Amino acid sequence: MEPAFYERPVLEVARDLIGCVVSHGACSGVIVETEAYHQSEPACHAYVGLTPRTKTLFGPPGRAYVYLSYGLHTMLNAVSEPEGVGAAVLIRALEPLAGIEEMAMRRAMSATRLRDLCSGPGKLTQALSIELSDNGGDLLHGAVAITDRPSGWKHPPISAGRRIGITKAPELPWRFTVTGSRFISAPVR
DNA sequence: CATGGGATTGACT
DNA sequence: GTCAATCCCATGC
Repeated sequence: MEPAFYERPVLEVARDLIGCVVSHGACSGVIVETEAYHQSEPACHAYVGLTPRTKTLFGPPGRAYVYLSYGLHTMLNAVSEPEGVGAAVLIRALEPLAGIEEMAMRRAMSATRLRDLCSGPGKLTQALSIELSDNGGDLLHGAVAITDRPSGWKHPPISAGRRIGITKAPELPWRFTVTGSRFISAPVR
């Protein structure tokens, strides 16, 4: 992964992040679901312009944009497009790869199914222990990192569909999933 | 300074 | 299927 990877149209980055690996400490997983957000559409936090909250979004690409949702869950995004453009890719689901016991303990469900560990944006940040303090971190060299696809994940088939859980601009097909993956948060429709 | 809305999840009817 | 938990932050007075 190189810095230029993120300095591209957010839809391309969202599609290309499928199959890449998110890691934090000993825990990691393969990205199987993403969503793109861009300042030009109202579902994106950057739509309101540059504020304290959106500062990271408008900053240099390749950084983590982490925010709190519903007062409970943190969401992990990869800032994309050139600096000055507010855009990011929401990481929505992982297929667990390593540190599975640790992730299961954090999820307080060690006896439950593997597919429930990281099958949602709030679930995977809990499993990987990603917090608000990780906001702004470098995804290429930081503690929370995204690296290239492992062998065997070279060309996963990808489906596109509508984004989940938003009320604004719901019609845009900006959600990407590994076709047929059992580790995604919800079926594509 | 007060208010209200979420890019969600898990528990419950 | 419904619904509460919980808090940051954008907005408006």
